[in-house]
Amino acid sequence: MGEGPDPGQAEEIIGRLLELFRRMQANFEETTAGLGLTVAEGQALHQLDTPVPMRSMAESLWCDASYVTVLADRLEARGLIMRVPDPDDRRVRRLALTEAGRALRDELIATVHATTPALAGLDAAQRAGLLELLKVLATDRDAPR
Amino acid sequence: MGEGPDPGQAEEIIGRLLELFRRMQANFEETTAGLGLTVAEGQALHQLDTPVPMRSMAESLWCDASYVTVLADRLEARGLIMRVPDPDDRRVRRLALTEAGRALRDELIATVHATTPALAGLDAAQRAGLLELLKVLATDRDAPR
DNA sequence: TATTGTTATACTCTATAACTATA
DNA sequence: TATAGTTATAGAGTATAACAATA
Repeated sequence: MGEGPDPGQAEEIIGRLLELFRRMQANFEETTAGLGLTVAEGQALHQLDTPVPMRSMAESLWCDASYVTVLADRLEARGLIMRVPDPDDRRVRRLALTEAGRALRDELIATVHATTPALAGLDAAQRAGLLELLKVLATDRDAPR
Repeated sequence: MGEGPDPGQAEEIIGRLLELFRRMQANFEETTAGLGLTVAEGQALHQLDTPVPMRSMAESLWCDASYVTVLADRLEARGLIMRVPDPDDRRVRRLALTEAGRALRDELIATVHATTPALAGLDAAQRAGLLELLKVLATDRDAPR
């Protein structure tokens, strides 16, 4: 009789993850709100180190493409991003930071780094271990609806 | 001159955590939808191992009391819970599972355990490592608004 | 024919404010 | 006066469907 997966362990992991994410969400919401952004706008900005096709953004955010249009409209209206054409495929539009957008992104990331509960209590080795786990979890991804 | 924390690594960790969070939310949404529940209804059901005053439920879910009324109305209409009076304080109503509600809660929990992205791709050793990290991260918590 | 992005629309979640009943 | 719960309402987030342009 081999031992199956430990249900008690799984339940504890899920419970702790849900609590951690609740804390992260609250923290991130507070940070973005302080910068005049919604959570989704903040996440989009975080993705934009380099220009990103809108379709890719939808996959990163696990949301519908039409919602990326909404987010892009708002960020563009505030002068934080621009829609730039893709040289290879004329259907594609990439989202790219403006100067102001870059500055706000830097501020966002600095604040998140300083306050996010998922990093505060970890030393270098633990951070490396966490990153390894997150890479494993990123592999088997279904497509967002 | 000691090396400070690695900003690039921290940025990657945060990005992956944010994405994982979105995926877990999407997965939980799919699971609850398959049972005819919204996310909040599923969370409420998860809380109801034993009867809970509506005010306490609002604190657990980090939401306004008026929304608990909405949730309770829907769950009660489906025969999953009942409002039971509190013997000590006639203002208080406790939410308690019915037989059907208990069955659905069991099914919900089993499905979440089987499908949540934070567990699906990990072997036993990785789960143990994740749990260790989560324990480190479980530090001081703020109270909900 | 399939895919990227947009528009218009509608639905769902959730909070705020005013109210009743009880403490 | 303060607290538990309810009602009505409004705002924000997000998806769906139909569409245009391009592949």
